[in-house]
Amino acid sequence: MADHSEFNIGELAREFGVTTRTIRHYEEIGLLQPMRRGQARIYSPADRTRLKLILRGKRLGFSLDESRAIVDLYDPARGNKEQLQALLARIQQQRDKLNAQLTDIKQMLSSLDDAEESCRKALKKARKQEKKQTKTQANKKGKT
Amino acid sequence: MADHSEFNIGELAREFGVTTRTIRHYEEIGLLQPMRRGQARIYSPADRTRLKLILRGKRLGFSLDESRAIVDLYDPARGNKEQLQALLARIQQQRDKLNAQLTDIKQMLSSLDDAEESCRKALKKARKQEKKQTKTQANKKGKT
DNA sequence: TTAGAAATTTACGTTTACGTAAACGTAAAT
DNA sequence: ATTTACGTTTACGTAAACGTAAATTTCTAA
Repeated sequence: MADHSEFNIGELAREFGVTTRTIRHYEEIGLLQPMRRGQARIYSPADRTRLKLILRGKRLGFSLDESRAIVDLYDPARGNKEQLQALLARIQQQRDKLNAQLTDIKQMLSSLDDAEESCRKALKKARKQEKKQTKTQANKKGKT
Repeated sequence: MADHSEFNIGELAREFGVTTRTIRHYEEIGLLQPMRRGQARIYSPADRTRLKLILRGKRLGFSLDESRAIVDLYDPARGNKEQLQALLARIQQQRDKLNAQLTDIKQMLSSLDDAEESCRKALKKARKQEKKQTKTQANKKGKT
């Protein structure tokens, strides 16, 4: 059951937090090609890794077609010299894209710092206002 | 025209590499609310910034609804203490998500390094094979 | 002032990435 | 033997994010 030499669809779905429908969908479009035992799909550790890569791509906003291309970078149909050169180029393109995302993320994180700061300032003001209110109310009570 | 105090839809579309349809779509779902001069849409620098933030979110794979939430982080309806606290929490959540993406990207970049290395090795082999071929052909020519 | 470029609205179409329902097979436990 | 908990195929549905076409108006430069 848990020997980790093979997996069934439910195990993978649970592990990665997706539905079985999702995994079957990836098979429909040729992203996964598990073995069969009778009707049932049997996933190898390599299949599991492919799925993991696809889902990582998803988290970064890649389409399934882009993810397919990415997976192919790691597990290419090793061909002739021209194909290897082309592969190198695609690897570099992918790197460029990821580095662009890095830039975007860093900018966003820095903006978040600003947002947090101005938020904290607003909170301090709000607290001050609150104290004033409390004092006023205390006075009122005193007068009562 | 280019005084940068206002923009029309075509200028923004060109600047950010999207179609006017896209920008109008963002208006349809309430992400942008440009002024009107007659029928024509007039975008302020603030509108332009919003658009820039939305598109940055898109590049990172966020849905338009997520992008809306992100933009609201920077430009919130400054409310009471509870709302400010909630805002702080959302800011932190967003930070967490971005940091998770950072991890994914770093892992991908490292995998790309591996892929490139194995690709370069394969290339060297291919070149060696080529040299052998060349020599053989040279021999053949010599024999001819 | 008139052609042409760029703007507008309306509305239906398309792609991606699954969701969902129906109808059924399989295997283990009771 | 039947319930339970998976699995399967088939096929239509759907939400998001625009694309695209048509018909119209509005600027702008010659």
